[in-house]
Amino acid sequence: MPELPEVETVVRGLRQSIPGRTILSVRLGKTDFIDDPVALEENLPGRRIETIERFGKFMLLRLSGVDSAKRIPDKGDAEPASLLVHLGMTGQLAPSPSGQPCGKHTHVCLTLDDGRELRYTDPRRFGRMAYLTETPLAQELTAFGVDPLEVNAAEFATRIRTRTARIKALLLDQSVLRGVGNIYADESLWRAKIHPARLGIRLTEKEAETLGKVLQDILRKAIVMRGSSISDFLDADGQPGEYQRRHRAYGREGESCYRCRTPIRRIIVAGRSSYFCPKCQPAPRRVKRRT
DNA sequence: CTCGATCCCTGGACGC
DNA sequence: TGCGTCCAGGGATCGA
Repeated sequence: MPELPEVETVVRGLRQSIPGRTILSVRLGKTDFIDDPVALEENLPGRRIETIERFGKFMLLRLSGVDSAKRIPDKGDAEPASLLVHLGMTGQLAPSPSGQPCGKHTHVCLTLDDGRELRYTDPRRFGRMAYLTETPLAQELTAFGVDPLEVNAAEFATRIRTRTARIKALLLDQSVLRGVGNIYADESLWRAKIHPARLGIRLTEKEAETLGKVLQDILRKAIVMRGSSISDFLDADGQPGEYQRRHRAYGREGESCYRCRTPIRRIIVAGRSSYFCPKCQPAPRRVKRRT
């Protein structure tokens, strides 16, 4: 559920007080969502969190090398590294005063040099965490497409209109665009009046341009409103977002379209629930015939 | 290349 | 009250 605006909200919150802090120790609970748990335990202590960035739906905590006085010879810990964090469906990353008891689903606790702990909590453990040095990180990031807030209209249109997959699948495909998930895909398709099952290659230039524009507009507004809290999203301060109040399609099955009053429908496209207005977003002709 | 199916996981909704 | 069942969903993976 945390998509680009929610992750951006968390990142902005963490930036208030986390950069500059040094990690003193690591405690782990369940580790099945961590690439290499031992690498976290061995490599995080002694490193300072320099900056926090968002990359698509990922958070990137940039870490310093270990101080020269505390380095272990031949360990290579002088090199900078990063902690990659994906919140999955239900992940939260937030600082808390140490001494507070950990919840049942808190699986990573990083004690900081100011007495707080940076905690990762994730009931469903659909998230991901990985300690990565520069080269593997760079490698990892090449698999992703452009940031929808940075891409220009022409490139967006090209990426969409050269593909035969359905537009909904393309919006969700992180190798095409990084950061868009189910909510903002449906919201932008509703705004652009495009049916989720349309093929990318069948979109007109005008439609692709509109879609790119409304997607950016929606993402920007959602960031201002601190994201959508539809189930349990909370930012780094434990506050819910407000953008769910602005949803025009997502989660509104049976409710009337804000433009034309037709009941919103839900179908499965690309294996995901897709909410749309059957009147404003007319179905494509002659896609997917079965004989 | 694109598709659907399956799995991961747990809480919440719902039916009885 | 309590149990069983189903579903949500991002992403990886596999076979068609």
